[in-house]
Amino acid sequence: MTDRGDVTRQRLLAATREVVRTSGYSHATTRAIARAAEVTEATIYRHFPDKASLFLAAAMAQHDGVVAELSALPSKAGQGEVAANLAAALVRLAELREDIVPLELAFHADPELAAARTSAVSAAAAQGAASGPPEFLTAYLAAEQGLGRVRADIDPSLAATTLLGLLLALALDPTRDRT
Amino acid sequence: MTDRGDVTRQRLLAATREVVRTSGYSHATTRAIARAAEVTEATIYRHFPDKASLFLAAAMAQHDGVVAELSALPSKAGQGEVAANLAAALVRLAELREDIVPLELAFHADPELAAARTSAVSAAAAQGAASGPPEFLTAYLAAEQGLGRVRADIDPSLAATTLLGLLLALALDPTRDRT
Amino acid sequence: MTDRGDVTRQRLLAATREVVRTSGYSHATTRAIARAAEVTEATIYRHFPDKASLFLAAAMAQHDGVVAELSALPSKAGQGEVAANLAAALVRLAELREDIVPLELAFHADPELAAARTSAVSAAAAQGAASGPPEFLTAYLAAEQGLGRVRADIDPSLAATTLLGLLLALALDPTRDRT
Amino acid sequence: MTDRGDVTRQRLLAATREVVRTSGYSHATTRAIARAAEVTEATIYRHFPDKASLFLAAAMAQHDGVVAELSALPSKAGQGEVAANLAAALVRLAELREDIVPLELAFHADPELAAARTSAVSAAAAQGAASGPPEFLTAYLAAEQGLGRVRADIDPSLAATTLLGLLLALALDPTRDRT
DNA sequence: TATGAATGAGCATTCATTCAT
DNA sequence: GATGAATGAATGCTCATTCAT
Repeated sequence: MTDRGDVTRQRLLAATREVVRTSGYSHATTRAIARAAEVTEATIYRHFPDKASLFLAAAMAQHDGVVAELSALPSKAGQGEVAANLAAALVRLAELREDIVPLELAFHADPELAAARTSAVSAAAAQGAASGPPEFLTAYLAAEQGLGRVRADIDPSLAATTLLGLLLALALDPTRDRT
Repeated sequence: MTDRGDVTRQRLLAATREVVRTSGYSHATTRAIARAAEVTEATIYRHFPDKASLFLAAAMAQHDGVVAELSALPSKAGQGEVAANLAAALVRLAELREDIVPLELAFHADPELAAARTSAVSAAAAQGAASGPPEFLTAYLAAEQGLGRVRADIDPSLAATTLLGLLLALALDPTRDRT
Repeated sequence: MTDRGDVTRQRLLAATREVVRTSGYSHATTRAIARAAEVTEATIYRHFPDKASLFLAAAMAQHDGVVAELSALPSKAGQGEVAANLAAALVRLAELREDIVPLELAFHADPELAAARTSAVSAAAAQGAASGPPEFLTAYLAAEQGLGRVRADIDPSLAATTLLGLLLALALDPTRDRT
Repeated sequence: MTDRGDVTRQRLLAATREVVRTSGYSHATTRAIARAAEVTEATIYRHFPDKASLFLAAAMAQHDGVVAELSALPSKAGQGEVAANLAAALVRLAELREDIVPLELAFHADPELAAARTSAVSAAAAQGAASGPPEFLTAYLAAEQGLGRVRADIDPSLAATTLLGLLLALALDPTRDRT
C-alpha cells in the first residue's frame, strides 16, 4: 500500500461512517459512499472485496477508537470520584456513539453484514483478546468494588450493561430523532 | 373493508413482521413480504399507499399489543411486590421485543420510514394520548413512589428509561446474535 | 401466462437471436436484447430467471425449428434420389444455421450457458427422446443403406457428422466473415 | 525487446490461451489473463496496445505452430500411404485444435476481435503468403491426385474443408463437452 | 520494465410502484 | 379484491484502459 492508497482507504472509511450517519443504512449505497469519498465506485473494490468488508472495516475502526478512549478507565480505579469517572467515560462514549450507533444498527438490518462481523469477530477472538466497552466498564467497576468504593452487592457486569443500555436507549429514542 | 380484505391486510402485517424478524430489513422487500403473505406485490398497494405505510402499520400493530400488555401495570401499584411486578412486566416485554426490535431498527435504517412515523406520531399526539412502554413504566414507578414502596430519590422517568435500555442492550448484544 | 405475456416472451426470444446474430455474443447484453425487444430489462426477468435461461430458451426454440424441418427426412428414404434428398436437407439446414451458429457458439464462449444447457439437456434426455440433426441424418442414411441406395461400407453416424461438420466449417470460415 | 520483456510477452500469450481454453472467452478478462501470467493488468498494455491485439497475437502464435506442423505435408506426397499420411496430420491437428478452437471461437463471439483479425489478415495477404491448414491439406491432396493415388473425381479443396469440418464438428459436439 | 491506484462506462439483477384486466 | 405484466431507477460489482511512479 502506497501513501496515496492508504489515504484513499481512510477516506472511504470516513465516507462510510458519514453517509450511514447522515442518510441511514438504506441510503448508504456504494454510489453514495464513493461520492462522499470523492472517488469512483470501482475504487471501493480496489480496497475492499465487497460492501460488507467496507462496512466491517469502518465499524472496526470506530471500535478501535472507542477502545482507545476506554482502555485507560480501569487504571483510574481509586483516583478521583467514582461517579465523576463514570460520568466522564459515559459522556465521551455518548459523543462517540453518535457515530457508532448508526453503523452498529446497519449490522442488525443486514444479515450479510452480521455474518461478516460474526466471522471476523470469532477470528479475532481466536487470536487474542478483543475487548470492548462492556469489558472495560466491568473491569473498572470491579476494581472500584475491590477498593470498597462501589457497593458490594452489585454485579459489575450487569451494571456495565445497564449503563451502556441507558446510552443506547437515549440514542435510539425516537422523540429525539433528527432524521 | 370486507372480511376477505381485512384478512389479507392482517396477513400482510404479519408477513412484514415475520420477514423483518427472520431476514433483516435489507431483505424485507415488497416481493419477499408479498410472498410470505401469499399474495402478489400489487395487493400490497391495494391496502397501503406505499411501503412506508405498511411498515408503519406493522409497527403500530406491534405497539398496540405491547400497550395492551402494559397499560394494566400502573393500576397494580400497591399490589404484590414491586420487584415482582417489574420483573413480570420486563419479562413480558422482553418476549415481545424479539418481534419489535427488528421492526424498530428498520425505522432507524431508513429515513423514509422514520419520517412517516414522525408525522404519524405527531398527528396522534395532537389528537390525544399515544403512550408507550416508557410512559407506563414511569407511571407505575411514580405511583409506587407515592406509596412509599420505591425510594424517593429516584427519578421515575430515568429509571424507566434505564430498565428499557437494559432490555435493548441485551437484545442487540452481538455475542448473542443468531443471524 | 396471458396473451400479452406470451407475445412478450416470444419477442424476447427473437430479440436474443437477432442480437447474437448481428452483434456477437460479447455484445448480447440484457440491455441490448431488451432494447431490441422494445421492453425494459426488468421485463426479461419477469419471463426468465436469469440471462442463461433466456439464452437456453432461445437456443431450444431454434433447435425445435430445425427438428421440425428434419424429422421428416428419415421417412423419405426410398423416395426421389439420395443425393437430392441430402442436398435439400443440407441447404435448408445451412439457411437455418445462419441463425443457429452464433447462438450455438455463445454456449462455447460462456461456461455458465454451457452448464445451463448441460443440465437442461440431461433433464430432457431423462424424460424422453431429444433428437437433433445428427440423429435424423444418421437415421435417414441408415434407412437408405438398408434399401441398398447407400454404400454398405459407410458408417451412417460418421457420415452424418461429416456432413454437418462441413456445414459448420463453411459457416465459420473467416474468409467469408461478414462481422 | 530485452530478454525479460520477451519472456513476459510469451507468458501473456500462453496465459491468454490457457484462460480461454479453461474458462471460456466470457471469463477471459484482462484481470484473469494477468493473474494467470503472474503480472499486473497494466503490464499487458506495455506489450499490446489493447485486448484485441493480445488475442490476435495469441491466435497467430497458435496458427504458426499449426503451420509448422502441416507445412511438411505436401512434400510427403508419394511417400507412405495416403490414408496414413492424412490420419497422422489430422490426429496432430486434433491435438492442437483443443487449444485452437476456443481461441478461434472468441473471434466469433466478439466483433472487435473479428475486425482486428480481418484487418491483420488482409494486411498479411497483401504482403504475401499466409497459408493455413486448408491450403496445406488441399495442396497435399492435389499432389497425390497428380500421382494417381487419390481419386480423380474429388475436389481437393472441398475434401480438405470436409476433413477439417469433421474435426470441428467433433470438437464442438456438446455431448462430449467438459465445461 | 513493471506496478499500484484510479477511472468511466457498463454489466446482470432487483427495487418499489403502476395499471389494465 | 386481486392479479400478471410492465417499468424507470437504482444496486452491487466488473470491465478494459490510463497514468504517475
